[in-house]
Amino acid sequence: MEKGKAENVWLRSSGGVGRDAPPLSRDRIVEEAVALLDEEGAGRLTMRRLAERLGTGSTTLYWHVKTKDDVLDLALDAIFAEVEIPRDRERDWRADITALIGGWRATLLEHPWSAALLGRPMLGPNVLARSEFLYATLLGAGVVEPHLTAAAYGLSNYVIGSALMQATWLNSVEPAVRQAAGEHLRANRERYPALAAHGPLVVDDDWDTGFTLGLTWLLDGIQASRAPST
Amino acid sequence: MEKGKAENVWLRSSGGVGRDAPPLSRDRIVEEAVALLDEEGAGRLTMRRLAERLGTGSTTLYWHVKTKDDVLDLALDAIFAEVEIPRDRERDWRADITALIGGWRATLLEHPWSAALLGRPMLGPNVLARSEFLYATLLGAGVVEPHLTAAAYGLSNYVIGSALMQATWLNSVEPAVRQAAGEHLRANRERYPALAAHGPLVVDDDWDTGFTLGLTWLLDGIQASRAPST
DNA sequence: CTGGTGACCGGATCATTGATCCAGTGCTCG
DNA sequence: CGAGCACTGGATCAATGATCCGGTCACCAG
Repeated sequence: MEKGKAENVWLRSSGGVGRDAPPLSRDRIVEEAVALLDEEGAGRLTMRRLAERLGTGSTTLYWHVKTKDDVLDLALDAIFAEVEIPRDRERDWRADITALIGGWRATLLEHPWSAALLGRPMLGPNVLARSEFLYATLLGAGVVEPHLTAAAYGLSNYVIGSALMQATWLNSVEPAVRQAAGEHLRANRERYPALAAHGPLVVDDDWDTGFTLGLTWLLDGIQASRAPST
Repeated sequence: MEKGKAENVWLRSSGGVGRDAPPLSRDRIVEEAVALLDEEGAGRLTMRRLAERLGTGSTTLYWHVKTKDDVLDLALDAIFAEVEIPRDRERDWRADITALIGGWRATLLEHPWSAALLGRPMLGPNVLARSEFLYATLLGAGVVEPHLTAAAYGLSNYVIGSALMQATWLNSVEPAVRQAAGEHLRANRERYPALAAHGPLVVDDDWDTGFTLGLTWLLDGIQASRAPST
């Protein structure tokens, strides 16, 4: 057996397992966890599999991380680093927010497993930095309470909900189920006439334009809610 | 040991375990599952615990249900029965939709565990009936594609996102964590000035008004998106 | 050089859980 | 009365999160 780990000195001193095999740090664990999640989804992340990919024993992970949930929280925050924060603050606030929210959505969709994790408190530095930008931009646009909180929450909730639903149907569900669902709707078209005719699963949705439309509505509402003078 | 189950004839024939103890059906399993979820949360639902509450062995459940996920799917759809579908269709569509979405949100918040399950396809009859009403009402209001899909998705996603976030912070997270999070924000107020001053966890949020505001924005947008003639 | 100190690693092991095997048990219908 | 069917559950398996405890190795004081 002796697994894959080479028990040979030559291979360890300057090369080691894999390529360089950094000595295993929390960052490396999170990095590999994201890769594993991307490849196989949230359901297949186990500490053992993660450890195996890292070339170590599963026990070792617990020295760097307290629980599996820690890994998930760290992975979730890690992918938010991909969400670009608009630089030039001189542009109008709508463009800035649209860019932020768009990137937010794109990242969530690129890592479909993240949708399943949104039900946990997001307090990592990357998430907080994006929220900070959102609040700051809204403040700069002249949005004040109670519209400020409503706007920030509304936008966040909208992206989260959209990504959750789209990820559910596009990535988590096998095409067969999706097709069966559509047929089920058509078969019961007396009970669900509107759904059978226009519903999702039946119509070939264009998620992007739908998302953009809703976002525009929200932004319009936020814009109109500001003090009339602005 | 002989547990709690009374091995006495008198208690079984016309009374049985618990009160009436219907002979265990899929409905009764789901009913008890909802109760268990309500009391202890999604994380503590196991087939064994559920079986114990039903006074049976865990194995028996698998005769009525194929997997644990089935139980979750059934439970999720079951609570949607609580969402009232507006009757009198003569009122304006905004009132109808507001009522539906409001009830939807109320139900999700009354069963916080449901938020964690929103990432799975919802195809149960109760959910479909509510979606049907949503589509039908929008159609009746003169909303046409592509605004129709955008409106239906936007509204759904908004409720789902809102409920998910609120349930996360209000029910799933211990107050201590919430408080610590607020302090963490204030401690790093240089990095997160806007969040520390106006953010959630700092300001004492009023979830309801925030939700209503965002919903109004969406409805305004939908209303304006209809053909100008209407 | 040596002995120890502390960061880091992992095999063995435990408890929990979803799921299945198979031997019942009792009721109904022929 | 006996055969079959709906239904039940104890024993059991495999996977998993987590922990115990004994190792390994670099480094540093004496």
